Amino acid sequence: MATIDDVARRAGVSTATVSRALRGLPNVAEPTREHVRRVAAELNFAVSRSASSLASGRTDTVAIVVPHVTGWFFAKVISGAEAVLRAAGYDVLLYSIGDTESRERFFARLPLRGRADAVLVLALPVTEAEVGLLEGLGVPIGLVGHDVAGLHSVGIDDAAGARVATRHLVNLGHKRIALISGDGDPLGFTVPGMRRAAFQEVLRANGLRDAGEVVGDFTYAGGERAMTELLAREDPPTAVFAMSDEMAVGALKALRRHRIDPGGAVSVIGFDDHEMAEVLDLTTVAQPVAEQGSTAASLVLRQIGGQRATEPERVVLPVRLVVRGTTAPPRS
Amino acid sequence: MATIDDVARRAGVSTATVSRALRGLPNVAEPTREHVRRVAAELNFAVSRSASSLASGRTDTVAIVVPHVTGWFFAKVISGAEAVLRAAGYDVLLYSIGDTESRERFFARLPLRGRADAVLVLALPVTEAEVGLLEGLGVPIGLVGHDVAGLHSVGIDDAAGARVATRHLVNLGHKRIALISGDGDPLGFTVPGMRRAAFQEVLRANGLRDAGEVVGDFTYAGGERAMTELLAREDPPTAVFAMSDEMAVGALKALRRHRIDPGGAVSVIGFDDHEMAEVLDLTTVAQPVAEQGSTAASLVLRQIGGQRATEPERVVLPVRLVVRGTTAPPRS
DNA sequence: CTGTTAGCGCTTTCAA
DNA sequence: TTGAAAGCGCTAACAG
Repeated sequence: MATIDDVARRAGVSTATVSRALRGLPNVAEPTREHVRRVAAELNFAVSRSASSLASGRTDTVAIVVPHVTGWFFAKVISGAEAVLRAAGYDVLLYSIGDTESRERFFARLPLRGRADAVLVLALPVTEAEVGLLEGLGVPIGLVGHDVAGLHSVGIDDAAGARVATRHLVNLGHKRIALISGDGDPLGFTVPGMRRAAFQEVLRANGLRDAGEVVGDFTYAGGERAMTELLAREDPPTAVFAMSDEMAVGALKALRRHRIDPGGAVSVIGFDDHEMAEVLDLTTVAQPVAEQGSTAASLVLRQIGGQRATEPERVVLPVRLVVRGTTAPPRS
Repeated sequence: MATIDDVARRAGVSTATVSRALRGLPNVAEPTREHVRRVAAELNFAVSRSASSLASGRTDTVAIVVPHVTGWFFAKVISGAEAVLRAAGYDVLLYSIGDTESRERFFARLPLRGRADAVLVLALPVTEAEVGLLEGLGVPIGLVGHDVAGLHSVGIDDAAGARVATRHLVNLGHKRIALISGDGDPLGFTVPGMRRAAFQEVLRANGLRDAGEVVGDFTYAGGERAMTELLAREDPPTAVFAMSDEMAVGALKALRRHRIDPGGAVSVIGFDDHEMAEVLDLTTVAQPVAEQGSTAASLVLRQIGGQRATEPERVVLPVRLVVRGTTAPPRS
């Protein structure tokens, strides 16, 4: 593999000039630059990233830390972030630290130390200690889906989303409304708690009490189990708010199995606006997902460029109610 | 940030000893090693990866190249590969080059040159020219979901999968069988072609002709559209083979909308064994997805360690028919 | 078992 | 506009 010295020698200039010419820096005569470019191409030269970053202190890489790569939400967010980073010339280093063990190892060793110019933490609520470790990296940090005082973040108003979902059911006239919630918080997700509180708040404000809450683990199967359980109760709900579309789809499946028409005897509303929601005619609260990733990426990119730390921005993206066929007034 | 020299000075040893001690190399007295470790911890020292890889020529990083991060299949494969790589101490660099433009830029600049000790190319059929470029990187290459002479690869027997699916329908007594296929090959995917050929082969072997083929783009919505179109034909099929579960689910939705009972008037079989397949009681051909990623990762890892290039392995993982409720004999 | 010493390939002053 | 030269922080012989 050709080095910068090979190019310099062959082009009859100094390595400094090659470096400048190839990086598009000013103060290089255009003919010189052209010549260097040509020679570099001939030699099939590409800078050694490690040498370059050792010398410059830059890595041209951004780390993305996620709980999982699978899962509709995470994949979408990563995808949104990656597009922006790639376009800005950054490479993406991926760390998925879903289980406790890998999470601990990650924070203990911080493998990305010195490997990234910025870090994006997706949907992973970090403890105060972890924030400290991340800040010790000395690079800009961007959060998606949760926020921490002093750090840049992007997210949605989960409470507002849950409120609009619940109000929609209340406004249709439902009195017995149940919740299919997220899991028992193994990773410390804050989302389920926020949505639950907002759900309860709206019910209370309308003089209602929930008709049950069942955990659905944010999966299809969990949603189906949860709905099945709710249907077997003494006084089954006439409407259900599922904290994610995936669980809502599972719930629809359970209804169908019980020969209950969604939007007929039982209304269902989800959260996300998953591609499947449209296909299944599921009423839901839409959130911009890829955009949360791209916005966060832009945020940290701006930080990298910035001379001094700007004060943390907290971007809240809008959610909106998408009414489809699975919600309707209760049967009288 | 402390450097290795700071640690060496403070510990009263040479930098070489620090390097050896911290990397767990032999020939370091245990007390010395302990002492160095302690001092390094005190100083919060972490090796500079760029310095380290500049000096050693290793990067401890593997690049994963995919068309998209979203999409059930890709996310799962990435996840499987990542787990293995992480466990082996490698970081993961992610390149998604789904659209033609980013694909061209990727191969033109090969940003991973010198940044990775191996490359995993997932479900992205590479042209001969592209293979040449990748090989020019001089690192082991692993392919998933397609293969190229001379390269290591992991995949399933797509033809066998499609045959078993089609035979299942034929064996149930169906005569009018349609295909919901993948998209028009924008990225050069070879999978749709292989599955289609196998489908036709089985029909032919049984003296049948297909009852139509409609493109479903590997999406829910596409599957629904495709099924809807098939139902509007002169002589609609009594059974449908969808090349992916996602399309099959869309097809089920279309049937439901037409008040047709899946597994009753029309049978549907998918491909993948997506989580949703179980929930929706969808008959399908199961393929190990995460395992394709992890196997490929192991393959290249072995190559990295290996002194000389072993001859290319081509691992074919098994598929199996999972019969559920959406397939049954045709109504007489 | 430990230390010395060349580099690894680039970027970046500082001079010219 | 270009060149010379000093590192960036580490690893890997080689010596001892």
